[in-house]
Amino acid sequence: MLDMIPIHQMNLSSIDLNLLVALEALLEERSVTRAARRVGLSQPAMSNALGRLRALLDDPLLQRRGTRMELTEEGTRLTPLTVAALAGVRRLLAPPPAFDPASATREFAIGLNDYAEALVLPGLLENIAQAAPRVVLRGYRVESLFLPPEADLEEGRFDLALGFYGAAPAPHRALLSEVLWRERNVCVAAASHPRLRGRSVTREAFLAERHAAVFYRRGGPGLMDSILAGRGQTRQVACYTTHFASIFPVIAQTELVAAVPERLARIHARCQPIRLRALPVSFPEFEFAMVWHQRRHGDLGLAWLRSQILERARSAPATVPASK
DNA sequence: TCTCCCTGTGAAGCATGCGG
DNA sequence: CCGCATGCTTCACAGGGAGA
Repeated sequence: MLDMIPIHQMNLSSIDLNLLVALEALLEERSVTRAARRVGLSQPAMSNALGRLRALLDDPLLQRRGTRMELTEEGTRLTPLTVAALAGVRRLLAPPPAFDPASATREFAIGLNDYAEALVLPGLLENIAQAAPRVVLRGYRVESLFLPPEADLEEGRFDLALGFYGAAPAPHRALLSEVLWRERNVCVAAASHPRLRGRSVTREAFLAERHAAVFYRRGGPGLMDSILAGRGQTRQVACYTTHFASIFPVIAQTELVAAVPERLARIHARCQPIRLRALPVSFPEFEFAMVWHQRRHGDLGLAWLRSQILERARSAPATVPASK
């Protein structure tokens, strides 16, 4: 029985939570009758609960003084602790508070690359400025274009990550994802490039040029080089940059060419003297997706942020036809 | 299905204070 | 001092859930 078990050795699974509710009522009402009325028990039932609590806690808790019941020293000590503990339980069991964008003051940590920054942030920030003026987005650079930052999502450093992660990152079962759009690479070169003048470029001409490429990892061949090598082809890369953003001025001011995501190239073509052409080598399309940890799926604030990203993605013009 | 245990209810008993 | 009111405890019994 519980009354034989020292409190510090107590197994919580053997304790009826309702007993704590009775304890709270008894300590606050200082009357078995009023406590019973408050909790919805009969007076003898509450008296019985008090008896069990006395045995459990090894203290009378309430002592009769004439017509009144007075708290013992232990009862006085337990009152705020019991109230606080039950408040915690009530918070635990209460439905999560709704997320109100208009009044929310919250910061979202997003892992992303500069492709995602350029394509997602402007429209998303426009939405946030109108609907959630006190919400802050904090972007963190990710280490890979194609592998979601699982550890950062798992350990809560990122609320969300954006990248070419595809629909269902198979090795990352704890992650959930939603594809925002499909993306393909195009060939970009300076508008004044001396050798690339027509509306299209042949594979031979493309491979004969010197290239600039974005490379996130350190060392080893890039994805394009690996694919070309698999077909017995090569290209000469003169420059690897660490960001997509820096490759466009390089292309505009040199005779280098590059294979870059079409959506990003179209944005930069508005302000850089560069020209887009269809990529003359077969290269896979990528699914640009947002990824989050399944543990955070019930986070209403995060769900709101995802809905805003999805809304902007759906309303963005589709510049890339569906893959064949 | 049966048994045991826990917890609830109702009734009775007991303790205490108050007023006549 | 006695009767009454109030409130707590104890007892008997019933109902429900868990385990064999």
